Amino acid sequence: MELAEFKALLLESLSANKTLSAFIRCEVQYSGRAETYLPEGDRLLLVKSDNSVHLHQPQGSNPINYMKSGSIISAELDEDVLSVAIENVKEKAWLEISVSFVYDAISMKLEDGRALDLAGNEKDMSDWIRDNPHCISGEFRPIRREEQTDVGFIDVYGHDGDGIVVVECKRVTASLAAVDQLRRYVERVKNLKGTDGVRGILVAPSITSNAKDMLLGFGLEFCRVDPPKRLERWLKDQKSIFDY
Amino acid sequence: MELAEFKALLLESLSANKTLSAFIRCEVQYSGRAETYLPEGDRLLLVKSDNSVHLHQPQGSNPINYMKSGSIISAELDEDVLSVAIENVKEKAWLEISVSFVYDAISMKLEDGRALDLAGNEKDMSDWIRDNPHCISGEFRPIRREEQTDVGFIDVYGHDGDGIVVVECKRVTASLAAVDQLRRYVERVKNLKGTDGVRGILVAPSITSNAKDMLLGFGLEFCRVDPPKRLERWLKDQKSIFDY
DNA sequence: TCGGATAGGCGCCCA
DNA sequence: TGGGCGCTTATCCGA
Repeated sequence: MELAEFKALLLESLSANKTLSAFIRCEVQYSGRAETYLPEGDRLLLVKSDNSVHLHQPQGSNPINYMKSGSIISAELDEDVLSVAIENVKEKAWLEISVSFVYDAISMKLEDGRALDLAGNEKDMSDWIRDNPHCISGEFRPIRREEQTDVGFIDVYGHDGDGIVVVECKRVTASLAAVDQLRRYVERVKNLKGTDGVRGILVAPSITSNAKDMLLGFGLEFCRVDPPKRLERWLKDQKSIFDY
Repeated sequence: MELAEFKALLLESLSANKTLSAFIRCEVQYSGRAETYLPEGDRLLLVKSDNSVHLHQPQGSNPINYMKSGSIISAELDEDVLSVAIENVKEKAWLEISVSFVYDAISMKLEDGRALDLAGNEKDMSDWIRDNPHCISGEFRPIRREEQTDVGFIDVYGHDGDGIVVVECKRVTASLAAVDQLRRYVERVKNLKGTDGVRGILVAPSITSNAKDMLLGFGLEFCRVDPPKRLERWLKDQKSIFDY
């Protein structure tokens, strides 16, 4: 595809709020939250209808260069290079894609208002704990979720027979940072309530060895809980394969 | 494009290690680290040469559904739906894209081994501090970067006239979590060295009010440093190329 | 808009 | 492979 033809396609795509996908050879410079330079190579360029720009290499999950939505996109054809300039005033960032060749490109008006229905995130986990407090201990009575303090939000706040209980949930292996976070909340609650009678419980499917050492050193507790729903369908699938 | 034709294109693309980009109407189910369902809608499907799969809506930076590289991809045409199944054994994850319509699709062999040259990350910042220790204090003498402990890696480790100095760098506004991290290192070093003579310094362009309160409460220090001048490395590279 | 936290985070490095 | 952590993180949510 000629560069002039691609320029026209890009501009038409932008004005009509279409989404554009193109295989191009290009060189890229970015300046904003950092500075990057990407030598010439073949990539996939994606320009979405929200004026976000994504440049993908043939491997990896993340774009190698990108600009967030709400960018101002312009194109200037200069002899044998199409210079696509993307500017985002809010982000104080600019991106310049110097396109030297276009292999192929498609563009259409994509409309999709559907949202993703997701189960198994941390909120589901803390909801489950609130509704199944016995998994922590027989005495545990949750009071509320997302209790706010000036050092952050406590996932589940409650009490047991003796005193206050602070719960921090992680849907994956708990790390040193998770222990820090719980400690921060527990110290704050102790300080606010003027008591040492505050239990801190880290709830997660697992915990790293170093994190556990640190946790126990602080007098905090670990409670193993698997996130709800996780792997449900995967395991069912594996089972049915096994059945055959 | 007919579903059968698209199936052939997909399979050919996979076997030839090409990258595929397609506008499709589809419904999606995912099971793995969580469970998701996405009702039917129009999206852009991207299948990269590393067998990673990315489904993009017309807005937003991240794919609405995806699978990491190394997946096993198969397709089965069943009357009026092409069922694309993606399985990743390592991730224990499973994705099914039920394609009901294909608007347009392109595929080609993308080859791009070029790496991104990036300047202005946290490493550059700690390098700069190591080379300009006076910005911390006149007495500060850096010893090494990335000092390893069992509670994580210390960005810059050194000493001043009185004792040990631990520096944690953040390239953006320092948060409560950054204070946690620094405190964790300082406590560990105090413990290892059996001394209280350990200064902890959080270096960042700014810090949130709550984080600063917590920092000072722990006897730690804040030092304002902007991330190093951008394009520094790139210009230096250019300069050294020019020198030859 | 700022602040705090999660994410199906990803990707990199290192033991 | 697991642990620790930065990221042009993005995204969500609440004040």
